[in-house]
Amino acid sequence: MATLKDISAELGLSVATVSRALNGFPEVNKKTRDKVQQAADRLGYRPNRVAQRLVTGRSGMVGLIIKIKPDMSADQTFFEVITALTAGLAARDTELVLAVDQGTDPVAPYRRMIEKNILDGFILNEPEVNDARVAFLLEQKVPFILHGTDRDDPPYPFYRIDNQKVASDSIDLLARLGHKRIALINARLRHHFAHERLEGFLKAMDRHNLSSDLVKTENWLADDGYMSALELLAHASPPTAFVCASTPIAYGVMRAIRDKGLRVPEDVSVVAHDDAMPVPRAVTLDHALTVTRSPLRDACEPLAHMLMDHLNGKSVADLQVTLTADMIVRGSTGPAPKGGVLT
Amino acid sequence: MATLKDISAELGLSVATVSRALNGFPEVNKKTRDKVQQAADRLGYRPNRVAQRLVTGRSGMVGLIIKIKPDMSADQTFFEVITALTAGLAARDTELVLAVDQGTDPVAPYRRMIEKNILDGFILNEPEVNDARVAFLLEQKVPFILHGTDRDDPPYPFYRIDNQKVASDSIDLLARLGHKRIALINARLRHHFAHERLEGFLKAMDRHNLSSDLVKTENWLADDGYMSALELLAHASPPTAFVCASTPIAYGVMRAIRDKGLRVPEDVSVVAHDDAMPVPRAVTLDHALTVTRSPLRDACEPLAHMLMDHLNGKSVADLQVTLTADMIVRGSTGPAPKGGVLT
DNA sequence: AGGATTTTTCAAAACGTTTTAAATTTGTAT
DNA sequence: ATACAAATTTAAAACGTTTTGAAAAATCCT
Repeated sequence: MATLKDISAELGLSVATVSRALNGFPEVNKKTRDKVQQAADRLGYRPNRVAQRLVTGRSGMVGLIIKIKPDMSADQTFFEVITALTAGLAARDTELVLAVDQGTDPVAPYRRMIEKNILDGFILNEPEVNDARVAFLLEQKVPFILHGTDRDDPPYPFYRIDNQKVASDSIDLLARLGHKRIALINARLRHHFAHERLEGFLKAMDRHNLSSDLVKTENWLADDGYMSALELLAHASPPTAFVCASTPIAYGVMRAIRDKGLRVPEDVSVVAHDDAMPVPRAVTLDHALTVTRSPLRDACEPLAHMLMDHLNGKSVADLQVTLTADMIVRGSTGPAPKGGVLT
Repeated sequence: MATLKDISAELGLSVATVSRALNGFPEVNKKTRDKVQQAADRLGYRPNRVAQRLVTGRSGMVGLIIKIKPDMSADQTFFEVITALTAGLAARDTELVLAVDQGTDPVAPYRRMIEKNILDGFILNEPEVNDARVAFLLEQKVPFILHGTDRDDPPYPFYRIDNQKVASDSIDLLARLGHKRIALINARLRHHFAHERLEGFLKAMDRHNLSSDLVKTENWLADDGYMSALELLAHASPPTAFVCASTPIAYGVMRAIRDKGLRVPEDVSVVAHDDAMPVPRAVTLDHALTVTRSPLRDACEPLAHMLMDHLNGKSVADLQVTLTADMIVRGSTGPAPKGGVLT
């Protein structure tokens, strides 16, 4: 493998000049630069990343530690995330190193990687409230970027959506359609975003002078939505609309509604937040579901770039991005039923 | 971050001695070694991997390029594979760098990674016959290890199972049970292992003086097995036993058998090869299925170690491992029916 | 032409480690 | 003590880059 020295020997130039020529420094003569570039091409020169990294103090690798579910099942969106992430990082000449978190201590794999002393930073996702990993990385002063947040005024770089607005937009839409009894099936409160959604929900309901008594906290999947919806529909004054934390929950809710002999959207409206948008579901049922939408994969390239900017010393304040989710109105929402569902 | 120089300054020793002490060289005095170790602990010394790698010429990273299916769906066993692979590599102080192959040219992502000049080698899986990636890596003289093989006498390190034996063991079992009409539902012949299975099947059938006219080549999933089985069962002299390339195929086959009003194993026996053994399936249906078994994940740690051995110069001949799959007889196989299925 | 700039190139240091070859210390046998 | 071998330690080179500070070359101005 050709090195800078080879090129410099070939051309009778110093290594320093060759290095500068190839790295586009302005103070090198056009003629020289061309000669160097040509020689580099001819000799098939590829910079030795390891040497570069030794002198720059960077490893050129960032870590992603994936949490594996007990059943070892693959997350629907995992490949999408990986694809976008590696693409974004590659553009910044950085590799993604994967590690697996199987244990009970969420911090352990981070500690292991840090001790190996080989990563420039981490990408974290799915933060819990006051996330232990976040606390650890802050304490260790290891750079990272978070998809989402784990507290209200985070002192670290993040990329997230405005979850209060996700909730309040949904409420606003439903209220405009005349709904009075609106239920929230929220995610588990260990997720920080669930707190934000709840807050947005409560504020918006208040603003519309509606009662926020139909709130449930549930797991992520269809069965969870199904069970919750059944309970809520059994209420003396049942909801005419559901705001759901996830699309699977929404499908469960719709099944429950159907099972109760009711129709969507004539009798009951359903809104969900959709952060996944996996291909198969999109073509089958999604067309029917009104959602606030912010695909996970869209977050990945910005995440990669922001982490790199962070490593390059960009100030944290400039690396705190909050996006607004799109509101996509489809067939699962309609005007509130005239006399209430059960009349 | 403390360096060797810091320790050497602290103790008034040379950097070389400190390095040797920490790396367990025999020629360093016990007393010195202890002092050094102690100082290293006290200062929280961690070797700078990048510097190590510069001098050893290794990057300490190997690549795994994952092929993503058009629907972005996650492979059932992906996480198992990743988990075992990272564990095996970590034991050899090596990281797994992930890249994604989305394009049409299977070689492109490998070329990209090689040009980046950052990986010590690759782990390849799911080889096709005369795999283009294999040819490319051989030509580029980039070290790799293959899970499986792509040709008959491979000049590279591999870890595989004896696929001829997988087929012939299945036939032997069924022949012992008195089956005469045995069908093979093989995988697509672009997979090299499918050729090996076919060869094993033909030889074994020959050995038992049975006719090999019931052979189909199919995709991997339940529906494929279902369709093939229906066709085969419509034969004038239908099979009393099926040998299936995968467990999903086997489930499709069993469904077809049931739909024809036949029972497993009284009327028809089913054997499959199981390389996945995902948790959920194991508890539901697997107990019933007789299989030749060689879980994918069991291959991962050996793969990691063999690649590292390869990088360390171990001869290729010592890195060509062929295992025998286990034969696990369960409820889906039984004696051949007395007078044939249709009498 | 000669001094003052400006542009371009260079030698050397630095990054943190491993390893080679040589030097020093220690031990042993005369 | 002396010579010789063995055990231990050392200085220095090497890995391939970037970067600093200085030198050389080219250009400009009178």
